[in-house]
Amino acid sequence: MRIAFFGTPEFAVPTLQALARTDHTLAVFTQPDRPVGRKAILTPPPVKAAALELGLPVYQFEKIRSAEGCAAIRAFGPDLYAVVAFGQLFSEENLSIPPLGAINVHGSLLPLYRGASPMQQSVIDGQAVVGVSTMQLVKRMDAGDVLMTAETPLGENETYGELSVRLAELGASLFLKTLDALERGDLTPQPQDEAKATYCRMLTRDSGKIDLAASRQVIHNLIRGTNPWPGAYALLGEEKLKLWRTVLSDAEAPSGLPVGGLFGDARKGLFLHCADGALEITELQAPGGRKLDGKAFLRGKNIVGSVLS
RNA sequence: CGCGGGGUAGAGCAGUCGGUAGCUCGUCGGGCUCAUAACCCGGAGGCCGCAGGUUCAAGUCCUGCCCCCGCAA
Repeated sequence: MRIAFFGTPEFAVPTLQALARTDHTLAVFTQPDRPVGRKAILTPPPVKAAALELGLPVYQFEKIRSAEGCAAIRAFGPDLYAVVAFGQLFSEENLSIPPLGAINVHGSLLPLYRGASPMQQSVIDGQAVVGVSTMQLVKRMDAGDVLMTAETPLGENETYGELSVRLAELGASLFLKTLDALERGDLTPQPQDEAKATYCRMLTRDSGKIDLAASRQVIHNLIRGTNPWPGAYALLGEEKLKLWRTVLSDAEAPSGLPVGGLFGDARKGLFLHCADGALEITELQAPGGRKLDGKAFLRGKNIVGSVLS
């Protein structure tokens, strides 16, 4: 069958690669190259890079809803859409083109975490079990009937970045299974339970601001849920101190140290005194500096005794 | 040419007004100890990012280049 693949970031790549190993005919639609990084170098999205490597035709549109976008899709004549983290909304016209409809891979167990940051929010909320879903793409964001789901436990210290890699792979295999079932006519779409739906917005830089009065588990979850972007931080005086990785610790803070205070040493490590215990800070970063583990950080800059805010 | 910080022992940092480099950890050797990641003594380890320039003298001042990072996108 002819499948039009829509996707943009790293998360979408495994599904594209998995599809490329099947005997379906593919065309890849992705976002235009964007300026990236400090020097704003024009960079192709990961899906484009992967597609070119696979020798697949690539189409880039600022708006897939445009007349040109629709025309390009029609020219390819897809039977089905495969949509993974595309980053653009489809129009009714877009969705009316493929006779078999559009299947979307989403990084959560729907109807939970509809929206832009399902994996980040799942980690920030400290979910024990996370997963991916395939669903029929409809106009309303992430509200289509669910086709299949796959679950996986979330590691205690797993970051959003790490989870994203795992769920991308899980999503790829789930998509193939879903496609398989579709071809066998063995797919039973399940309407979502609207009452149970939850939503998440795209994270911003401010999403990483740590509330030091919160419990250590909440702080820990925020830190790993915002790693690698946008990163969680607290203020050390005037400076933003980014905390990249923490581990729940039994270490006891010296008496008299207020909540938010730092303790430890270059041998034992760096610890944050929280309202209900301690977190070992295993990776952090000062402005202008690179990411360092807690011990290395203390060798150069002794911030023990300081209090974050 | 968006703004800014930085490249100095294996690691992380300091180095004031130019006068041939210092700290913490690690490492090696020795000591103490029932013992130790603790403590004491001693040692090794630096082309101070690269290339030029100014100077009696440059890690330190000037110019160019390379690389890393924060903010903003």
